Amino acid sequence: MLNKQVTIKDLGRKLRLSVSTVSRALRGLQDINPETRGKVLALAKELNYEPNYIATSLVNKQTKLIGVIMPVISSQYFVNALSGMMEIADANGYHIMSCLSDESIERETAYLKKLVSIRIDGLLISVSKNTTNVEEFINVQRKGIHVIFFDRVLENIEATKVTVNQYEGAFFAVEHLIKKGYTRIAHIAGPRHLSIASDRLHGYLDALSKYNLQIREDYILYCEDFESEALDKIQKLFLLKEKPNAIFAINDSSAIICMKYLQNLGYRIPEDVAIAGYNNDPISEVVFPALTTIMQPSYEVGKLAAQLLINEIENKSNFYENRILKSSLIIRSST
Amino acid sequence: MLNKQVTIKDLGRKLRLSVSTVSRALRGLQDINPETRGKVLALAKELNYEPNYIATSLVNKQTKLIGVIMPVISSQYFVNALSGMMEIADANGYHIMSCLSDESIERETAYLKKLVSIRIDGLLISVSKNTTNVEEFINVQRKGIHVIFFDRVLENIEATKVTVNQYEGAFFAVEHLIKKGYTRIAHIAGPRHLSIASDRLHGYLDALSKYNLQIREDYILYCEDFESEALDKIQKLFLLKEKPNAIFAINDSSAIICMKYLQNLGYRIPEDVAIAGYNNDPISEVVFPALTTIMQPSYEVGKLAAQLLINEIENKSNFYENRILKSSLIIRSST
DNA sequence: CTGTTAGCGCGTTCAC
DNA sequence: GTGAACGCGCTAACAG
Repeated sequence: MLNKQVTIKDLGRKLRLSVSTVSRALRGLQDINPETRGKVLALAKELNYEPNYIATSLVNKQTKLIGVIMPVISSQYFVNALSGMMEIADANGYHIMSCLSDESIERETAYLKKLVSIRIDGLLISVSKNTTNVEEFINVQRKGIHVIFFDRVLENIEATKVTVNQYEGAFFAVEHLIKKGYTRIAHIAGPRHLSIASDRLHGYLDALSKYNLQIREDYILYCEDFESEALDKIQKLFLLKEKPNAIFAINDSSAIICMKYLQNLGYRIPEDVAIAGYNNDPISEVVFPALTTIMQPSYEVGKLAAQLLINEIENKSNFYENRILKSSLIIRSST
Repeated sequence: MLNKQVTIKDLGRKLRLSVSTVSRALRGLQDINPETRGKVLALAKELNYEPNYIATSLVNKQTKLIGVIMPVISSQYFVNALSGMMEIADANGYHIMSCLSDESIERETAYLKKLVSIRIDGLLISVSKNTTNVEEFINVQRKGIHVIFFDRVLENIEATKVTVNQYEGAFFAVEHLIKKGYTRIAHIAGPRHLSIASDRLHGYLDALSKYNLQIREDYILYCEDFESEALDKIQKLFLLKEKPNAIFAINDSSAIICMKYLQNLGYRIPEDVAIAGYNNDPISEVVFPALTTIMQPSYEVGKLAAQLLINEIENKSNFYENRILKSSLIIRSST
């Protein structure tokens, strides 16, 4: 930032006033002659003075900075959440510093250190796939920095958490398939240790149970990495004697991979096989046939998480909350 | 950030050392007893000491912060560019502070002030649709803050600029349509004052001219806001006596709106009408039929802009550059 | 109403 | 090798 910036000292010197008087004038405090106040403001404007946020932060012991760490930004879900956070932050005079962990614990930890170093007032985090250690976050809390988990949360830590009911969304989707008359419903599932994946799996299982449909292990396709594994497992699935007539996928992209594959094989969607996805990605709407999916209130998650964090920072709230938002079924032509 | 954080003063007190000794130990300078150095480091680790970035910035007169202002983040283009910037920033010890102007000059200005106040070392900006005033940016430059424009740039200002050759991309797309045998090619265009829109329009016009095709004003659909206007104008276009048999749209979303509309009317794509878009949005790949489009090197734009900025900040470069990257045609089934 | 003093956490002289 | 003193830009407490 060099030396080119104007400071209150500069203003004071030119006006033959002390820095404290200038400071008071600038901040519009009482106990100041309207005339001198006018002079200060005029000169500040003329010289294009901007207060030094850094210096203020140092004195006030608050930066009005909120750190955000999330795994990716390529997914619409996180983009929406981030937008929601930015909106709330902005409305409350805070600013967001966003970081992408890219699903790496190392990067997550590195960013955590950096954000602590920058002295953020609070942190919003959706942990990476492999994060299980809560210690680092407890350390952050000990430093007086508020931490709120959203989307992908950790269990063994006391903190406010904002999530979406994954179980319910999955249940809705599968129930919808059943009511449409599909009985052999397969599921493209995620890694078992990921809570989101596990919740959706349970929604799937419970929906089947409720309607007395048989649960078949060979209809459940566990994938660690969807891009690479989904297609492979789908191929094997459709070599079975009793092929499924519906698929509930854990996300839209794997649903679409699946759809394209089956279409190439000559299956008609949804006549021969119905497909439902999860996330309501923009592509789900334009793919042919348009994909039935679950819409998560991602924007609201972001807004809520940010608001709860700011409340905690400003001591408007002194207990941890566990907010679980509802998602909704969007029925399109693929089912 | 409260009072809970450990400072070098705390370390010094516990170790009965002066703050300057602690500071030297922490930074690994010379002139220090390896033994005391070890003690300091050990205690720092034990107490979870993290240097105060804020205080350091104040002393060093640099924040290692890079401000980014862009119109939106919902488009894949900007998400990619941002990712590229983050990668470069990270690799060089900088951090990104991103802001969304949401195409509003007011917000753009407000963020500009805020970032100046935070004392960012440099700024990467893609201006809003309506921004024409360069004064504010010149003011920022005067303060010693380096400014680099990317994507949407301003003409009347001396600064490094990174853009993508829009003219060329449009030319390629239209040339491709012509070579495929389409002769009556319409264009969904953007606002005339937007340089991107104007460049693409010229690419369209010049391609037609090169192949001696007639330029028809009624085939050029100027839209201020694509979402709302594109459909309306397309409808009118296809009421003409001589209907076009190909459409080159300024972006993928308007191309797809258009495609869906025509398909509903019974037109076959690309047999009856060919359609080409721009941007290579993820949806362009999965829409049916898959959309021919232009891919811009968005990630590279972000990386390059960030790298050039850091070079300027660190005085490795002392002249302004005007970098124009190439885009490429992606041929799919819609043409 | 205004100026003086002290201090936020840290880096940088300059002595010792 | 180490410490004291000062300053970065600003706010806060007090004196006048």
